[in-house]
Amino acid sequence: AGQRHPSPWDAFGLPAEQYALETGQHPAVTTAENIAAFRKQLDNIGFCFDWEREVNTSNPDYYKWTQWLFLQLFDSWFDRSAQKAKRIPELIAIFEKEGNATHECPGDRTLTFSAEEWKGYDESRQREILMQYRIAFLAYAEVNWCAELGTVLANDEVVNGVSERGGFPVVKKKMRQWFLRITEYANRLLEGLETVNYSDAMKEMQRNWIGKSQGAEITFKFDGIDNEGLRVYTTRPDTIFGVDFMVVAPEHELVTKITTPENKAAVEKYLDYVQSRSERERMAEVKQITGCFTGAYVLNPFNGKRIPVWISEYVLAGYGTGAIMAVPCGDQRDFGFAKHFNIPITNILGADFTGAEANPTKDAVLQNSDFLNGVPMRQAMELVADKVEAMGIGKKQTNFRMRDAGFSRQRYWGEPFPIVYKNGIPYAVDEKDLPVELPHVETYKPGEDGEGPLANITDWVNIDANTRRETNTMPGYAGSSWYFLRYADPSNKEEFAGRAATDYWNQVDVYIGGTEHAVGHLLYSRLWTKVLFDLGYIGFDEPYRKLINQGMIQGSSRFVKRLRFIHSDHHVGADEIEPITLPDNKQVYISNSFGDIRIKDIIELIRVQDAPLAEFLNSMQVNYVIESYIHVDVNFVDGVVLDIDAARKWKADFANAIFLLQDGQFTCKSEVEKMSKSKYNTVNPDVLVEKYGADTFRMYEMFLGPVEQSKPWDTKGIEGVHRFLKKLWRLFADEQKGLIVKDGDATPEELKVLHKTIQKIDSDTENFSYNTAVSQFMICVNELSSLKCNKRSVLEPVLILLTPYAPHIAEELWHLLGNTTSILDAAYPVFEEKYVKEDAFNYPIAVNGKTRTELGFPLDADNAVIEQTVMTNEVVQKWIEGKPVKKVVIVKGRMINIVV
RNA sequence: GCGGGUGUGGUGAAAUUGGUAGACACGCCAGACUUAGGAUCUGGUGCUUCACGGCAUGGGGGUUCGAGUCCCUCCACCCGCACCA
Repeated sequence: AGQRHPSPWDAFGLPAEQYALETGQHPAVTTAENIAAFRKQLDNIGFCFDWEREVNTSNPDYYKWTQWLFLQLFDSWFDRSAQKAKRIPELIAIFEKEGNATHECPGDRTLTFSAEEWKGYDESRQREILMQYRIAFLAYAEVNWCAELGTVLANDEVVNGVSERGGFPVVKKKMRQWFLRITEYANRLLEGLETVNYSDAMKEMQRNWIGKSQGAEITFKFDGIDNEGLRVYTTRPDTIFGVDFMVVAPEHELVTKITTPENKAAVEKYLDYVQSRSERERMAEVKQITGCFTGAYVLNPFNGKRIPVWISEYVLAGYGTGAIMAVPCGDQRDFGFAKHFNIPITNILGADFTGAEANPTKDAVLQNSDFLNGVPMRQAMELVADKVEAMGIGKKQTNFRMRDAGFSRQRYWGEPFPIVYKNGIPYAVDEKDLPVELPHVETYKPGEDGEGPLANITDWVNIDANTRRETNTMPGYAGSSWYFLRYADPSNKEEFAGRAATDYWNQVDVYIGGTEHAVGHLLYSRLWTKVLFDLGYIGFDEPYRKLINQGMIQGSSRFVKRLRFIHSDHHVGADEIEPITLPDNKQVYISNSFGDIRIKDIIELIRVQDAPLAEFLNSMQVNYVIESYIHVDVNFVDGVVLDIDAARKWKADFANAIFLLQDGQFTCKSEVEKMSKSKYNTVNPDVLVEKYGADTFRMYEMFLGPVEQSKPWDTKGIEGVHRFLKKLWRLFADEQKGLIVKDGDATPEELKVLHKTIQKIDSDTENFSYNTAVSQFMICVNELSSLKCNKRSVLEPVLILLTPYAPHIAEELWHLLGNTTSILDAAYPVFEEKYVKEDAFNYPIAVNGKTRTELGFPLDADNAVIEQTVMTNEVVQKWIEGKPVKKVVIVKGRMINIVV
């Protein structure tokens, strides 16, 4: 209550740059304009924003620290055994002492070196290796390249094979890119979810995105080929005796090596086919079963069975080992594949496998499985994994679906990287040279060949003959990954935020944001927070204590039904039919209230307004009618009733149109859609604020429903809230007499109203249940005015409660009452006080669930209700002969049950 | 397909977490004051019945003195993920 909110402008990024491109202005200009416009609107509505804590991610004073934080990510690595980030020099010390024997390289798992070898490497090689450990690192990798946007995109910015913004095609492309090693934090990000208060849906979305799975890697030896064998990943090692074939991804490195000469042609043909398919097609046709036999066989390590090796695109190169062991009786995809290619299926489930479809159960008892016969599956999983480890042909393995986050964008409007290349080796820019300012350019259109616009500014890029700046910029989520920390200390020139300030403000108590951030911003900011915690810069490792997903206010569109006429000899329904053009290009609209209506009746309706037109239609022999719905501006529609005069003035099409009314009214069709100017369903807050005042607008928005819910905007109901505020005003002041507030003590009845209100609004506020809080205000005012209570001692607390909801009115009345300070200052103490609540007990209906008659309860008046009697626990105890009361159930003043 | 969520009047929604279902508001109906009202006030408004009453929280079943709330099952809609082995 009465808080002031910090104010964020996440101003860098693709949307801002796209907007600038469209309008032909520099993004710095459009960004500044938009911020000014937004700020004006927010102030107009009366939100309590604390502009002293304003943060703008595109401001050099801010992005200086974004760059600095990037350098911290660059200068750290993730120690898996300690599960935390450490500094790079610490890693170098380890390498010098023992090589990388105890610290597996996350970039290249096969990389091993001793201390001696490390010392022998030149600087270039050493830095190359370190790069594979850094949390912010450079790598060649397949990225999501969007040619239309001229940039790569993070995984969460790609939806169904096209860009989330603009819907442009995205292709996989190998490029040298910056990444954040978020995969190393997968476990911490997962565990952290237990400590925060997010919705189940949100937690689940993040868990899915991280996609942890536990299983085992098992190596199968090839039959007749002497190499390292085929490594597969499985979550079901228990089904090892049900393996009927192996499938490797088409991109798998072994494919060419294992293909037998007689299968070579077929395999190459298949690979060509796979290559020819876009990401989009692959996704759209998941159900299609394709594949090709390589001619190679592996041997089951437990029984030596020969198992054919296939390739198929349903196995993904990027996950696990890019190869699987297929168990058709247990996995639906394997089953489909086996059926499609006529591969015999081994049943290890006995009666649990019908042969009609795979059964993925984990609760069956294994059969037909050699030494596992009779062992429950869950038990067998462990057993096989242990055995595989003991045999040295595999190990237990945890995999994650999540990939490292792409951090480079080939765009202009973002933070430049504080990185320079000396002879091609990347180095951090010295801290004292931060910020690396974004150079101002006249043309910021994309550069060529995958390089961003910055590459064009040669005198900025080339520092000297062999020192070159990084020309990529950071993605939109860079600045937004830490802005909440800056709120604590917004103007600090020495640090991103002082430790004392972040310790004081600590985590964000409540974060209100949309679900669209579930796997993007939210995950990234959690990552940054964890790294900063590990490096000792802040004292908490989860940024947000509680997360609320607010719903969107949707538009409620209105349509007019347009009639078009065609010759009767045409058939209905054919799209290519040209409707008849009416004289003067006149248009005819019909009220949506008409149901099925015959063409004759329509012509008669027209005749009333325009006899010549009716004649014309008659003479043309029209029989059939094509209807179409056309958006009209919701501001001309009262409910569903159109203001025809306003519509005529609004659009030329309507100016001389004929509107067919029913009962003197023209009704529109309505539909809920996203608010959009092109749908003419936007409601401008400024107009409503102008008409009803900011307080009414604010309260109505809260009153609409729960914050979490999306709901269509409906201007009609705003009157109710407006009425409430007027009524409240009249409790205090009279048009003629002015202030009419009285002194004197409140009656018990009046106090009851007051305390009920205080309690309800207090708990509603705590639960973000603003809609019921507003209702409670209305009840309170209704009750007070029917009690004719206008006592200062009652009204003042109500006013204080009202402050966060209707600050303008509260403040005005507060001053009218003769107070010289602001009501915001007065608002706090009230919430600190504890109010004693009195319960008016009535006779109980039951004790311990038994009715009073059943108990022979010592009260004469059955079902009687004694009004106005205030009962204490002592009185109740007397009724039930001195037994201590455990619980008393009271429903709206009536005692229902006593538990003793 | 998997995961999460929702389902209550004509409408937006409440329901003290197992206790008078529909608070509050919109809309609608009636009335009062008014030259008039888009101002204000009063009353009514789940369905059904002349009434007493009966029936109602997506459908069906269960637990309980008592279920919108808990359990089982089916249905509908919304959101997220989607060949992750």
